[in-house]
Amino acid sequence: MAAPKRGQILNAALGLFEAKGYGGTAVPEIAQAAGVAVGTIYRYFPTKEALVRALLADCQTRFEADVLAPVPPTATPRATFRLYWRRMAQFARSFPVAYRFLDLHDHAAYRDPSAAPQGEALTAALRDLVARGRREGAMKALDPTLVMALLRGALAGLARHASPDGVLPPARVEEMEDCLWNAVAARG
Amino acid sequence: MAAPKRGQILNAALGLFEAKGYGGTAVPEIAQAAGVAVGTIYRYFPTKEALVRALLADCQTRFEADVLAPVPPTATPRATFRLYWRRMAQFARSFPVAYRFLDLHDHAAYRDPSAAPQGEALTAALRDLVARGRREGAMKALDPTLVMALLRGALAGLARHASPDGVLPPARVEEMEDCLWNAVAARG
Amino acid sequence: MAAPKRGQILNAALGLFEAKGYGGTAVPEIAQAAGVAVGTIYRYFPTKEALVRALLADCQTRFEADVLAPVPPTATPRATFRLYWRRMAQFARSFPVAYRFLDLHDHAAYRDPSAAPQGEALTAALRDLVARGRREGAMKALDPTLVMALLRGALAGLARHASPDGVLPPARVEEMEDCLWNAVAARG
Amino acid sequence: MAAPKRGQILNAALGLFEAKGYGGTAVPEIAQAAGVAVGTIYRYFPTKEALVRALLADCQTRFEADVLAPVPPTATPRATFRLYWRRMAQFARSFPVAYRFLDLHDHAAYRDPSAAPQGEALTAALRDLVARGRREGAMKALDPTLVMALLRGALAGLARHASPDGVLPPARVEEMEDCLWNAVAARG
DNA sequence: GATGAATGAGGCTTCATTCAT
DNA sequence: GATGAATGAAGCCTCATTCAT
Repeated sequence: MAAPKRGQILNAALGLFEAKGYGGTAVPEIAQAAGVAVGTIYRYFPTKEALVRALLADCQTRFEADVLAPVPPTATPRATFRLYWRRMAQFARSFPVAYRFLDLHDHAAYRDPSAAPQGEALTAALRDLVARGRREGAMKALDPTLVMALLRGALAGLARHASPDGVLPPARVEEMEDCLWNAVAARG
Repeated sequence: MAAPKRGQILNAALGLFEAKGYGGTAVPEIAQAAGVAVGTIYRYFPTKEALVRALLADCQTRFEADVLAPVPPTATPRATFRLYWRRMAQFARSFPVAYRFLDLHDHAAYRDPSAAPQGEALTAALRDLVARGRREGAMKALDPTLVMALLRGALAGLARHASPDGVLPPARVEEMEDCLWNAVAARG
Repeated sequence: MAAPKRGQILNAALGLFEAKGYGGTAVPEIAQAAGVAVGTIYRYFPTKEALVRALLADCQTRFEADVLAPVPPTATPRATFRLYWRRMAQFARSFPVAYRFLDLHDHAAYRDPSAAPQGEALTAALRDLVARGRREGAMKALDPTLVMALLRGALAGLARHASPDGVLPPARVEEMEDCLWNAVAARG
Repeated sequence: MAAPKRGQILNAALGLFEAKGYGGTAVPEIAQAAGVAVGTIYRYFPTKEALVRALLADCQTRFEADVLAPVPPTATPRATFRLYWRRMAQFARSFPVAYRFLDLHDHAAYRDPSAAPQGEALTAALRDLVARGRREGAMKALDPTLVMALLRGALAGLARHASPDGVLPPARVEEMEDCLWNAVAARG
């Protein structure tokens, strides 16, 4: 199995970055939380910045992997839409720290400019969904980036503005899903 | 009129915080950008943190003031909804730096925990809107925080995921408004 | 008068670098010896390396200025040669720390590669001396760099190999001068 | 024969110390250059400092051994003097790295204070040479340490101030030898 | 004997804050 | 009120050394 210390470090860093921000977290703090020596961190990451970047990439990858898991081929656009939304919400509920880290922090500051713009894959999936939904008369003709903005924005908004203690209330998640579908559905 | 240096300092700080983050901006840097001496900053703000907080409060206040400007009493719920959305988008387009700063930092570690949770006033306004919309059969019965989440989330999503160069495209803004109304409207 | 702290810092650094080497001297140590705070050093020198470089340049400049002070126009080549040598030795005796620092560090890895190769001016002066000495039949036709190597080398050798406690014994200095003139004089 | 790794380590260390200085060279770097693991170095040398010291001793020993190889008993003082000088220059040309390491680096910092002062044996040889040269009327009555200073200093001066690319030009070496003999010879 | 991952003291440097002018 | 030189705590990172394999 891969070096376990690397994982410990990433884990500890995630928790601290989410709680106190990148600039507010000292490397020795991470080391202590991870149960390793300071120097050990530098065996795995050349730089504090490289560490956040790796973390960011990790979280994004996992988020996309979760959301874009295979969809039953028989699923209607309506069902597919709901699936995507629920998976996004599920991720946010299962890994609240990782989700908030992804959503809330000022990643621009340490984002690798050469990295692929985040959400590429999700946008592509939405493009397919919209195309098919439209062909079948179920959805409006919307730009996929707008749908993306709507979904991610609504989830983030929920997490920020409608979650006591940062926990997404399942009822709200379902209520929101209903609203969102109406937002993109072809008007009956 | 109030000391002009205070404004210069807040302005310079806003630009730098947005561009480089709070932790990435040094106080002397702010002083230079503001055209004042370092010590002067400490005449107006006891602490760097107090400076961000003041900035944050400023931006929030201005945002809410803009959005919650008087609404014609004759406006229908539909028109009021549109007005709110357009004003939010207008703020984001007029003061992109302030808007991004708000979006990225409103959750941040250095927020005053005792401060009133942001968006209080806007939530109240939405509560009224929903109540009236519902009475008139135009809107669904939704929790106002959910509507808040939807509006702010969608705007942030648009700014993040659908804005080349960070500029909100007016067409997208209108397209989104249409979607959002469908999200909250009573089904015909 | 110029910032006195700069001088204090250079002085303290000179003593420590000479005694313990560049790598063996910590910046806080320099600060303490100079009677200033660590941060103050960085107001005057952007880097520890910039500090050595400034020090090196300072010492070199002073050394050359001392040695190349005006020579009486009536001085014979013999007298001029003696004058140069005595001034070099005088510098080494008056500023032993600076002299040893120069001797040990002029080649060091942290020298500014773009800096003028040291000894430029002294070599030029020796070129003139040799030319005139030769015209007057007093000196051999030698390459000035060789004379330079001989003078500087002999002085350094004296300081290293023939100085109890690092103090140049005046008798040895004079004895050496006699030898050196024989080394370069035209054979009678 | 002795462990070959020891030699590899010393060799690698010599090259790196000469190029980057003692303080500028990391032990893992030496290990890599030597093709051994870090820990291995500590099998042969208890400490980084012990390593330099061993290196220094090695180089000095070899230098003295080369220079003080047997001299034909029939050799005149003139011939002996020339032999010593040529051997010194030969060493500097054959092992430029070792020579520069010996000459240029700030060994005082890590020199074993209890070690015999370097050059003991060479000084003794020069004492004999001077004594005999004087008896035979060929040389002046000079302190042997002065002769030592003159020879080593002149060679170092040549290497530093008259060697393009650090290579001693044979012509200069011979020219210098002539000068040096005049410096110490009894005046005819 | 050899290895190299792990350690943590300590080095260089930054930067929020103070205070004498 | 304004200034900016000075401060020193604290941050990031390096590297000599150890030790389990």
